[in-house]
Amino acid sequence: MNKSDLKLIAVLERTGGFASAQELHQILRREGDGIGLTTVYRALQSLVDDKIVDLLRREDGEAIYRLCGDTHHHHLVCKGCGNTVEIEGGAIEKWAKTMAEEFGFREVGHTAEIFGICSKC
Amino acid sequence: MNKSDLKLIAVLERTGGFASAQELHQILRREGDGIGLTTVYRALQSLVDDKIVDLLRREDGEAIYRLCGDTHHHHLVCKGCGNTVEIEGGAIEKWAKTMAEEFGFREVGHTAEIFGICSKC
DNA sequence: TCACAAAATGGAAATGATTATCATTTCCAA
DNA sequence: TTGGAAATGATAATCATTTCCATTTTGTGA
Ligand SMILES: [Zn+2]
Ligand SMILES: [Zn+2]
Ligand SMILES: [Zn+2]
Ligand SMILES: [Zn+2]
Repeated sequence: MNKSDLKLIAVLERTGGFASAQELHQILRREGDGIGLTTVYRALQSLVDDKIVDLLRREDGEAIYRLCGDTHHHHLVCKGCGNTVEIEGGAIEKWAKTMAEEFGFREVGHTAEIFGICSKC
Repeated sequence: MNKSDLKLIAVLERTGGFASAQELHQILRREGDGIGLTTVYRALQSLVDDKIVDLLRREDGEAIYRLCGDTHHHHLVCKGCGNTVEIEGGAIEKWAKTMAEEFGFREVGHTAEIFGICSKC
Protein backbone atom coordinates (compact mmCIF):
# COMPACT_ATOMS: atom_id res chain seq x y z
CA MET A 1 0.00 0.00 0.00
CA ASN A 2 1.98 2.99 -1.29
CA LYS A 3 1.31 6.66 -1.92
CA SER A 4 -0.33 6.10 -5.30
CA ASP A 5 -2.64 3.43 -3.93
CA LEU A 6 -3.85 5.91 -1.33
CA LYS A 7 -4.38 8.60 -3.93
CA LEU A 8 -6.56 6.26 -5.94
CA ILE A 9 -8.54 5.22 -2.90
CA ALA A 10 -9.09 8.89 -2.07
CA VAL A 11 -10.35 9.78 -5.52
CA LEU A 12 -12.58 6.73 -5.62
CA GLU A 13 -14.04 7.72 -2.27
CA ARG A 14 -14.67 11.21 -3.51
CA THR A 15 -16.32 10.20 -6.77
CA GLY A 16 -18.23 7.13 -5.64
CA GLY A 17 -19.60 4.77 -8.29
CA PHE A 18 -17.53 3.24 -11.04
CA ALA A 19 -14.87 4.95 -13.13
CA SER A 20 -12.32 3.79 -15.68
CA ALA A 21 -8.57 4.09 -15.26
CA GLN A 22 -8.47 6.84 -17.87
CA GLU A 23 -11.20 8.80 -16.11
CA LEU A 24 -9.52 8.51 -12.73
CA HIS A 25 -6.25 9.64 -14.27
CA GLN A 26 -7.94 12.69 -15.81
CA ILE A 27 -9.57 13.63 -12.52
CA LEU A 28 -6.26 13.49 -10.69
CA ARG A 29 -4.54 15.49 -13.39
CA ARG A 30 -7.27 18.11 -13.36
CA GLU A 31 -6.71 18.46 -9.64
CA GLY A 32 -3.06 19.23 -10.26
CA ASP A 33 -1.62 15.83 -9.46
CA GLY A 34 1.06 14.89 -11.94
CA ILE A 35 0.53 11.17 -11.52
CA GLY A 36 1.24 9.09 -14.62
CA LEU A 37 -1.25 6.87 -16.36
CA THR A 38 1.03 3.90 -15.85
CA THR A 39 0.97 4.44 -12.12
CA VAL A 40 -2.81 4.69 -12.11
CA TYR A 41 -3.05 1.32 -13.83
CA ARG A 42 -0.53 -0.18 -11.44
CA ALA A 43 -2.28 1.14 -8.36
CA LEU A 44 -5.68 -0.06 -9.54
CA GLN A 45 -4.32 -3.51 -10.31
CA SER A 46 -2.79 -3.70 -6.87
CA LEU A 47 -6.02 -2.59 -5.20
CA VAL A 48 -7.97 -5.17 -7.16
CA ASP A 49 -5.53 -7.87 -6.07
CA ASP A 50 -6.02 -6.81 -2.47
CA LYS A 51 -9.79 -6.87 -2.97
CA ILE A 52 -10.05 -3.21 -2.03
CA VAL A 53 -11.69 -2.26 -5.31
CA ASP A 54 -14.05 -4.12 -7.62
CA LEU A 55 -13.24 -4.46 -11.29
CA LEU A 56 -16.01 -4.95 -13.77
CA ARG A 57 -16.58 -4.15 -17.41
CA ARG A 58 -18.54 -1.64 -19.40
CA GLU A 59 -20.50 -3.02 -22.31
CA ASP A 60 -17.63 -2.18 -24.65
CA GLY A 61 -15.21 -4.15 -22.48
CA GLU A 62 -13.44 -1.21 -20.82
CA ALA A 63 -12.47 -1.95 -17.22
CA ILE A 64 -14.17 0.12 -14.55
CA TYR A 65 -13.28 0.26 -10.87
CA ARG A 66 -15.08 1.01 -7.65
CA LEU A 67 -14.17 1.06 -4.00
CA CYS A 68 -16.06 -1.73 -2.32
CA GLY A 69 -16.85 -3.37 0.95
CA ASP A 70 -14.75 -6.31 2.03
CA THR A 71 -17.39 -8.98 1.65
CA HIS A 72 -18.64 -10.78 -1.42
CA HIS A 73 -21.48 -8.85 -3.00
CA HIS A 74 -23.11 -7.80 -6.26
CA HIS A 75 -24.20 -4.51 -7.81
CA LEU A 76 -27.30 -2.72 -8.91
CA VAL A 77 -26.13 -0.04 -11.34
CA CYS A 78 -28.07 2.86 -12.88
CA LYS A 79 -27.45 3.12 -16.63
CA GLY A 80 -28.42 6.78 -16.45
CA CYS A 81 -26.28 8.31 -13.73
CA GLY A 82 -23.97 5.49 -12.74
CA ASN A 83 -25.33 5.43 -9.22
CA THR A 84 -24.52 2.06 -7.71
CA VAL A 85 -25.96 0.03 -4.85
CA GLU A 86 -24.14 -2.91 -3.35
CA ILE A 87 -26.59 -5.71 -2.85
CA GLU A 88 -26.33 -9.04 -1.21
CA GLY A 89 -26.95 -12.07 -3.38
CA GLY A 90 -28.07 -14.95 -1.23
CA ALA A 91 -30.23 -16.36 -3.99
CA ILE A 92 -27.36 -16.20 -6.47
CA GLU A 93 -24.91 -17.92 -4.21
CA LYS A 94 -27.30 -20.80 -3.75
CA TRP A 95 -28.16 -20.94 -7.44
CA ALA A 96 -24.50 -21.01 -8.49
CA LYS A 97 -23.68 -23.75 -6.03
CA THR A 98 -26.67 -25.86 -7.04
CA MET A 99 -25.99 -25.56 -10.76
CA ALA A 100 -22.30 -26.29 -10.38
CA GLU A 101 -23.03 -29.43 -8.39
CA GLU A 102 -25.65 -30.60 -10.82
CA PHE A 103 -23.16 -30.47 -13.70
CA GLY A 104 -20.14 -31.65 -11.73
CA PHE A 105 -18.17 -28.39 -11.79
CA ARG A 106 -15.65 -27.48 -9.10
CA GLU A 107 -13.65 -24.36 -8.16
CA VAL A 108 -16.73 -22.40 -9.02
CA GLY A 109 -17.05 -18.64 -9.19
CA HIS A 110 -19.75 -16.41 -10.60
CA THR A 111 -20.63 -12.93 -11.75
CA ALA A 112 -24.03 -11.27 -11.43
CA GLU A 113 -24.97 -7.65 -11.94
CA ILE A 114 -28.28 -5.89 -12.30
CA PHE A 115 -28.63 -2.68 -14.28
CA GLY A 116 -31.54 -0.37 -14.94
CA ILE A 117 -32.74 3.19 -14.49
CA CYS A 118 -32.90 4.54 -10.96
CA SER A 119 -35.82 6.53 -9.58
CA LYS A 120 -33.97 9.86 -9.89
CA CYS A 121 -33.31 9.40 -13.59
CA MET B 1 -29.10 -12.59 -42.79
CA ASN B 2 -26.46 -12.69 -45.54
CA LYS B 3 -23.81 -15.09 -46.71
CA SER B 4 -21.24 -14.06 -44.10
CA ASP B 5 -23.72 -14.41 -41.28
CA LEU B 6 -24.36 -17.98 -42.38
CA LYS B 7 -20.64 -18.73 -42.52
CA LEU B 8 -20.22 -17.52 -38.97
CA ILE B 9 -23.18 -19.53 -37.77
CA ALA B 10 -21.70 -22.60 -39.45
CA VAL B 11 -18.29 -22.22 -37.85
CA LEU B 12 -19.83 -21.53 -34.45
CA GLU B 13 -21.91 -24.68 -34.82
CA ARG B 14 -18.84 -26.67 -35.70
CA THR B 15 -16.68 -25.41 -32.86
CA GLY B 16 -19.27 -25.13 -30.10
CA GLY B 17 -18.37 -23.11 -27.01
CA PHE B 18 -17.16 -19.54 -27.07
CA ALA B 19 -14.63 -18.03 -29.44
CA SER B 20 -13.35 -14.54 -30.14
CA ALA B 21 -13.76 -12.73 -33.45
CA GLN B 22 -10.06 -13.12 -34.14
CA GLU B 23 -10.18 -16.86 -33.46
CA LEU B 24 -13.20 -17.36 -35.68
CA HIS B 25 -11.49 -15.40 -38.43
CA GLN B 26 -8.38 -17.57 -38.16
CA ILE B 27 -10.42 -20.76 -38.31
CA LEU B 28 -12.20 -19.62 -41.48
CA ARG B 29 -8.93 -18.53 -43.06
CA ARG B 30 -7.30 -21.83 -42.21
CA GLU B 31 -10.17 -23.57 -43.97
CA GLY B 32 -9.45 -21.61 -47.10
CA ASP B 33 -12.14 -19.00 -46.76
CA GLY B 34 -10.83 -15.58 -47.69
CA ILE B 35 -13.32 -13.74 -45.52
CA GLY B 36 -12.01 -10.48 -44.09
CA LEU B 37 -11.71 -9.68 -40.39
CA THR B 38 -13.98 -6.67 -40.85
CA THR B 39 -16.71 -8.88 -42.22
CA VAL B 40 -16.34 -11.29 -39.32
CA TYR B 41 -16.86 -8.44 -36.86
CA ARG B 42 -19.83 -7.15 -38.83
CA ALA B 43 -21.47 -10.56 -39.07
CA LEU B 44 -20.99 -11.22 -35.37
CA GLN B 45 -22.42 -7.84 -34.46
CA SER B 46 -25.41 -8.48 -36.64
CA LEU B 47 -25.95 -11.94 -35.13
CA VAL B 48 -25.74 -10.48 -31.64
CA ASP B 49 -28.32 -7.84 -32.54
CA ASP B 50 -30.61 -10.57 -33.80
CA LYS B 51 -30.01 -12.53 -30.59
CA ILE B 52 -28.66 -15.48 -32.53
CA VAL B 53 -25.35 -15.44 -30.71
CA ASP B 54 -24.41 -14.52 -27.16
CA LEU B 55 -21.65 -12.01 -26.53
CA LEU B 56 -19.75 -12.14 -23.29
CA ARG B 57 -16.29 -11.14 -22.14
CA ARG B 58 -13.12 -12.92 -21.22
CA GLU B 59 -11.45 -11.76 -18.04
CA ASP B 60 -9.24 -9.43 -20.04
CA GLY B 61 -12.28 -7.83 -21.66
CA GLU B 62 -12.01 -9.48 -25.07
CA ALA B 63 -15.41 -10.22 -26.61
CA ILE B 64 -16.30 -13.88 -27.13
CA TYR B 65 -19.27 -15.25 -29.03
CA ARG B 66 -21.38 -18.36 -28.96
CA LEU B 67 -24.37 -19.67 -30.82
CA CYS B 68 -27.26 -19.83 -28.40
CA GLY B 69 -30.85 -20.80 -27.95
CA ASP B 70 -33.53 -18.20 -28.52
CA THR B 71 -34.73 -17.87 -24.95
CA HIS B 72 -33.24 -15.92 -22.09
CA HIS B 73 -30.67 -18.03 -20.26
CA HIS B 74 -27.32 -18.01 -18.50
CA HIS B 75 -24.08 -19.97 -18.81
CA LEU B 76 -21.97 -22.39 -16.86
CA VAL B 77 -18.52 -22.21 -18.45
CA CYS B 78 -15.45 -24.42 -17.89
CA LYS B 79 -12.32 -22.34 -17.41
CA GLY B 80 -10.27 -25.34 -18.53
CA CYS B 81 -11.72 -26.44 -21.84
CA GLY B 82 -14.31 -23.78 -22.56
CA ASN B 83 -17.12 -26.32 -22.48
CA THR B 84 -20.35 -24.45 -21.88
CA VAL B 85 -23.75 -25.39 -20.57
CA GLU B 86 -26.78 -23.19 -21.03
CA ILE B 87 -28.69 -23.07 -17.79
CA GLU B 88 -31.97 -21.61 -16.84
CA GLY B 89 -31.93 -18.98 -14.13
CA GLY B 90 -35.29 -18.86 -12.46
CA ALA B 91 -33.76 -17.86 -9.15
CA ILE B 92 -31.82 -15.04 -10.79
CA GLU B 93 -34.80 -13.64 -12.60
CA LYS B 94 -36.71 -13.43 -9.35
CA TRP B 95 -33.74 -11.98 -7.47
CA ALA B 96 -33.16 -9.28 -10.09
CA LYS B 97 -36.78 -8.29 -10.12
CA THR B 98 -37.01 -8.17 -6.33
CA MET B 99 -33.85 -6.11 -5.89
CA ALA B 100 -34.81 -3.68 -8.65
CA GLU B 101 -38.22 -3.11 -7.09
CA GLU B 102 -36.77 -2.66 -3.64
CA PHE B 103 -34.50 0.15 -4.85
CA GLY B 104 -36.97 1.68 -7.31
CA PHE B 105 -35.15 0.77 -10.52
CA ARG B 106 -36.98 0.30 -13.82
CA GLU B 107 -36.04 -1.00 -17.30
CA VAL B 108 -34.01 -3.61 -15.54
CA GLY B 109 -31.65 -6.10 -17.10
CA HIS B 110 -29.07 -8.41 -15.61
CA THR B 111 -26.04 -10.56 -16.27
CA ALA B 112 -25.14 -13.76 -14.46
CA GLU B 113 -22.54 -16.36 -15.38
CA ILE B 114 -21.02 -19.23 -13.48
CA PHE B 115 -17.54 -20.49 -14.24
CA GLY B 116 -15.47 -23.33 -12.84
CA ILE B 117 -13.68 -26.53 -13.80
CA CYS B 118 -15.76 -29.26 -15.39
CA SER B 119 -15.53 -32.93 -14.43
CA LYS B 120 -13.47 -33.84 -17.51
CA CYS B 121 -10.77 -31.31 -16.73
C1' DT C 1 24.37 12.33 8.07
C1' DC C 2 25.91 9.42 4.01
C1' DA C 3 25.89 5.85 0.64
C1' DC C 4 23.48 2.69 -1.74
C1' DA C 5 20.14 -0.76 -3.07
C1' DA C 6 15.30 -1.54 -3.66
C1' DA C 7 10.93 0.24 -4.77
C1' DA C 8 8.20 3.54 -7.06
C1' DT C 9 7.31 6.53 -10.84
C1' DG C 10 6.16 8.34 -15.40
C1' DG C 11 6.99 9.15 -20.30
C1' DA C 12 7.32 6.94 -24.60
C1' DA C 13 6.74 3.16 -27.43
C1' DA C 14 4.54 -1.29 -28.28
C1' DT C 15 0.56 -4.19 -28.40
C1' DG C 16 -3.79 -5.80 -29.61
C1' DA C 17 -8.72 -5.60 -30.16
C1' DT C 18 -12.17 -3.09 -32.35
C1' DT C 19 -13.99 0.47 -35.52
C1' DA C 20 -14.04 3.77 -39.37
C1' DT C 21 -13.02 4.65 -44.26
C1' DC C 22 -13.45 3.86 -48.76
C1' DA C 23 -12.85 1.77 -53.21
C1' DT C 24 -14.40 -2.37 -55.35
C1' DT C 25 -17.51 -6.24 -56.09
C1' DT C 26 -21.83 -8.71 -55.85
C1' DC C 27 -26.91 -8.73 -55.93
C1' DC C 28 -31.19 -8.01 -57.68
C1' DA C 29 -35.27 -5.88 -59.21
C1' DA C 30 -36.97 -3.23 -63.06
C1' DT D 1 -28.97 -5.44 -69.44
C1' DT D 2 -28.60 -1.84 -66.06
C1' DG D 3 -28.51 1.30 -62.06
C1' DG D 4 -28.40 1.55 -57.40
C1' DA D 5 -28.18 -0.66 -52.94
C1' DA D 6 -25.89 -3.88 -50.07
C1' DA D 7 -21.86 -6.48 -49.02
C1' DT D 8 -17.02 -7.04 -48.84
C1' DG D 9 -12.20 -6.60 -47.46
C1' DA D 10 -7.85 -4.05 -47.26
C1' DT D 11 -5.98 -0.39 -44.91
C1' DA D 12 -5.71 3.05 -41.62
C1' DA D 13 -7.35 5.05 -37.35
C1' DT D 14 -8.74 4.53 -32.36
C1' DC D 15 -8.17 3.59 -27.94
C1' DA D 16 -7.38 0.97 -23.69
C1' DT D 17 -3.81 -1.45 -21.69
C1' DT D 18 1.11 -3.18 -21.19
C1' DT D 19 6.00 -3.04 -21.64
C1' DC D 20 10.30 -0.87 -21.33
C1' DC D 21 13.48 1.78 -19.35
C1' DA D 22 15.65 5.77 -17.38
C1' DT D 23 15.05 8.66 -13.45
C1' DT D 24 13.53 9.78 -8.79
C1' DT D 25 12.24 8.67 -4.22
C1' DT D 26 12.49 5.99 -0.10
C1' DG D 27 14.32 3.24 3.51
C1' DT D 28 18.10 1.39 5.99
C1' DG D 29 22.50 0.19 7.86
C1' DA D 30 27.14 2.17 8.55
ZN1 LIG E 1 -29.77 7.12 -12.10
ZN1 LIG F 1 -22.27 -13.83 -5.35
ZN1 LIG G 1 -13.49 -28.55 -18.90
ZN1 LIG H 1 -31.63 -14.13 -16.45
